[in-house]
Amino acid sequence: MMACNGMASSSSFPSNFMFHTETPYEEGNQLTAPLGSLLHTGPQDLRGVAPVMGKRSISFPGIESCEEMNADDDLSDDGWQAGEKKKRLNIEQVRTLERNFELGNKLEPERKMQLARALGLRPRQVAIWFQNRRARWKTKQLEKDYDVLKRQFEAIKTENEALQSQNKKLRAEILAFRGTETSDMINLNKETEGSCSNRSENSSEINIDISRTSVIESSLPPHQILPYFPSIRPADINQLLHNSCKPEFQCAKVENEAPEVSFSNLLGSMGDQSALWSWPDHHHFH
DNA sequence: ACTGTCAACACGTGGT
DNA sequence: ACCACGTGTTGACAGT
Repeated sequence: MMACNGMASSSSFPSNFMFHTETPYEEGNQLTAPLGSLLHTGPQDLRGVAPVMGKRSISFPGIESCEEMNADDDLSDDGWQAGEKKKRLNIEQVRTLERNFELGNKLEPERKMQLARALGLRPRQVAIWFQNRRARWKTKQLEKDYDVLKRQFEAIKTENEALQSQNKKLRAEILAFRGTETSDMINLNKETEGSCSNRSENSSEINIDISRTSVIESSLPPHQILPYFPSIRPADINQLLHNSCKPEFQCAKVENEAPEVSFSNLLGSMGDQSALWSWPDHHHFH
């Protein structure tokens, strides 16, 4: 069979051969041109001759372009045969393939054969093009996903910094509050000993919890806390305050967390990344 | 000369 | 075993 682009070619090829495609948009395609003109098309297609690849090279001087005797004639998937040069697909072939790729990135055998016939390519060439195209798409997708994740990371980082700053302020308030109301705190501790201290062996921890509660109640109404905890409802805040003296309740120690959310952690939290790039069946993507 | 892109390949893998 | 696919690589080619 005669493959396009100098793939397999015959030494006894009719020079006045005309290739006809089957798809309507092949109108004006170089493929419809006589062989003579095929040999002198633009740089997009049928470019110059280059050394044949590897062991399969057998030179056939004079025939280096796309030649299609009969689409049904020979569309074997054999590798390069005679006088074949590695050539780029012409612009119309690529356009057609692109359109088909948009319809579906998976190439069913029937479609492969149709495309091969229509474009004067070997089915293997069509398959390889789709394979490479999927790889290119995935690379682009990876770049896009990376950008998205990077932006998310920056946003979370900024949020984290704001939280730390807020936390610092709160701690300062706690210290100030303790300084002015030490005696009140002592009394308060005595009053609350019965309810809380018997549940914990660490009385100082309870102290902190109580004072935190006080500060939150006195200086940060729930609607001011909420922006930093968008998923927390006012009712949740009340619940938190109510539970804060329980020993099992641990206040979030934001200041002890890693100062920056690791990007790899962010990635890890997204679970199996491969699922993101897998092809949905009969997909249509963009 | 160097570099980027692309067609084609080799190889490993999973599904049947 | 066969096939299709993903991945990495190679060589040709074009643009700079």
